[in-house]
Amino acid sequence: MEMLSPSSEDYLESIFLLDQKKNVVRVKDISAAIGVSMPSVHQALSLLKEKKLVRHESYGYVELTQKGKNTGKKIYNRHRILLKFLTEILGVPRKVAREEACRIEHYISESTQKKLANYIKAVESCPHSDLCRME
Amino acid sequence: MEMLSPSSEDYLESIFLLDQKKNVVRVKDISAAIGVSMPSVHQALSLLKEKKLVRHESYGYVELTQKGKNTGKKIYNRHRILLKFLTEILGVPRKVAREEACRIEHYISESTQKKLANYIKAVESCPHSDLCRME
DNA sequence: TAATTAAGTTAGGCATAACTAATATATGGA
DNA sequence: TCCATATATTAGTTATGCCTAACTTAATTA
Repeated sequence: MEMLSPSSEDYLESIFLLDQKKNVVRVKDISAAIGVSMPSVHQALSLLKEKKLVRHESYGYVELTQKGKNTGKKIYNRHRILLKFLTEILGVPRKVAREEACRIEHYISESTQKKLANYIKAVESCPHSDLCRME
Repeated sequence: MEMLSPSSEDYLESIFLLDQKKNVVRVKDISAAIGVSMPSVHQALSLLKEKKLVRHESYGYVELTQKGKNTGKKIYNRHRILLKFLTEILGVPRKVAREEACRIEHYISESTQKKLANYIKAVESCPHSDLCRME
């Protein structure tokens, strides 16, 4: 399991999400989703290609390999857990929470992610959680 | 209130902590604390100097301005709150928690930081918190 | 089907933040 | 006091990740 830079993780996550929404994913879609230029996407894709996370022929569509799908899903899960924590437990407004989740998601370990997920589950099923929650 | 890069925040925080532990702070101390070369520290200091956060004459000690102290303290508080959450609420091992707090601390907003602090306080004073906590 | 437009690629440049090697300054011990 | 060593600085390099401008390919439509 090689390390991906925060930037690469963002690209992969974005491709993963686009792949679920659309039939085909293009450089332009990624560029629009992340808010960077097409050349930047292009450059990022060559990195992801090297790591066998995406397939991409010149002037063609962008496709995830199985490995890319797995990794993309993992990154997205991290995002979702953080988002859930920020919105549902801390009460951070959705928009802010999304932004912060995007930035933080690159920096938490798998084990901490699991602990956070378990914690959220526990709070959700705790009969007293409402009594003890502020905000 | 200008924006500091994650890297600049690390330097400032480190100087803030060294300043509390030692009489004087030197380039070498910062270098050792952060684990980068002295030229890197030097370069970082010139940025912090530009922003009026530190004073530093050639071959002299490094000193925080009042503004630097305030900002450094703010950054360190962010760190402490995250660390507390990770260790006391999630049960992340101290060593891992420290590392993760260092990385995450650059990416949470002041408002989220406050919400997190309040949440921790609420959990601490909640009589049922233990019942509902896992792990 | 040829021309226009949209999409993608290549080339080159800039900023940040790290590094090593070389040089300069300061300081403590002989 | 002078030299050796510790500390600091300067210069130059590297890697990442973004950008714009210019060019190429593909697709659409007149």
